[in-house]
Amino acid sequence: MNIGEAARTSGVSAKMIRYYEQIKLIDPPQRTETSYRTYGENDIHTLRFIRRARDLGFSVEQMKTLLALWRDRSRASADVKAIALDHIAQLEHKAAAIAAMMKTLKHLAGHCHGDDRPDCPILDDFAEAPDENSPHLPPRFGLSGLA
Amino acid sequence: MNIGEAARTSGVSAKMIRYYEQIKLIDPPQRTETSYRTYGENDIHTLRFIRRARDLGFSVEQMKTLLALWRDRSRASADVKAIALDHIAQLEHKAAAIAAMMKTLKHLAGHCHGDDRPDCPILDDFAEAPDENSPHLPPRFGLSGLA
DNA sequence: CTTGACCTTCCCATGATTGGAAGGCTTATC
DNA sequence: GATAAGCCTTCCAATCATGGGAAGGTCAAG
Repeated sequence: MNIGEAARTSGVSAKMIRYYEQIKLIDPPQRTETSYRTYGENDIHTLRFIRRARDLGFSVEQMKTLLALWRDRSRASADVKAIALDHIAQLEHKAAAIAAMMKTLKHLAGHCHGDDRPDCPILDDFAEAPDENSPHLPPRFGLSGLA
Repeated sequence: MNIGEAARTSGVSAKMIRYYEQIKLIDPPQRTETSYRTYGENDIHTLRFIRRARDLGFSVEQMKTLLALWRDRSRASADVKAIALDHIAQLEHKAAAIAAMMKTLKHLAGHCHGDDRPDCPILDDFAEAPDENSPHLPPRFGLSGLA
């Protein structure tokens, strides 16, 4: 099976398959005489595993560990669970940050009449809030990419 | 006030101030004879506005529009509100995606005994779920950066 | 005049992903 | 056998917001 078909059957784009190979998340597959990559059952299985993990928000680094554990028949399930719990904690952190933003924004939007007049509590807040209570943390405290 | 002090008083790093200038989010400030940037009251005010908007998750593009509306004394508050509501919708979308991931992960983790044995429902799910019900959407459907 | 703390510009890295260009291969059709 | 469509290959660039660092100029205090 060439890379296009592998992409279709695994749900991972050809671009990403090549990328995952490059960063050594997956092993280089066999090649035809003319340098075409060929994928077999096992490869597709692995790609599907990756696709599933990625859809659940795991990073490439986490997936590397998960794949290693998957292949290690003598792994301890505790190791897998620890990664999952850690990831859940990260997601919770992000969810909390988003919830906080939404709370503020909904409050502000709720007080903005939203008509032709220029008067706007949202802009007023942006302009006036000197940000006293939330001291200057490192920007976005790990929330990059959420906007 | 030079860029370091402006960074300290506005909560926006010097690096980012220069970047915002480069991408024309803010106007080039005055310079001393020796090319040092100097910032005044208005500039700090603008930087604080940006800091506040950024903390609420607005993208640079959205901030461009918000700044333009802020400076336009004849703006319609509806225009501001529309941006805010749009952003809230985006945040809600992300929150929903995160909640869905967490739900699945918590379920899987809850069924993993997490001890020395290799048996692990988490890995089993990753390996077996052929992803039938959720058809192949464009990867992460706009969730890049959440991992 | 030296030292240290600033400032300047420029380039590079991040993470996951997409896009495209330039060129080779395969397959089906004429 | 030629041709065209549709694959494949590698390489390079862009995204978004941010940080890191080098090489060199400047400023204030000792």
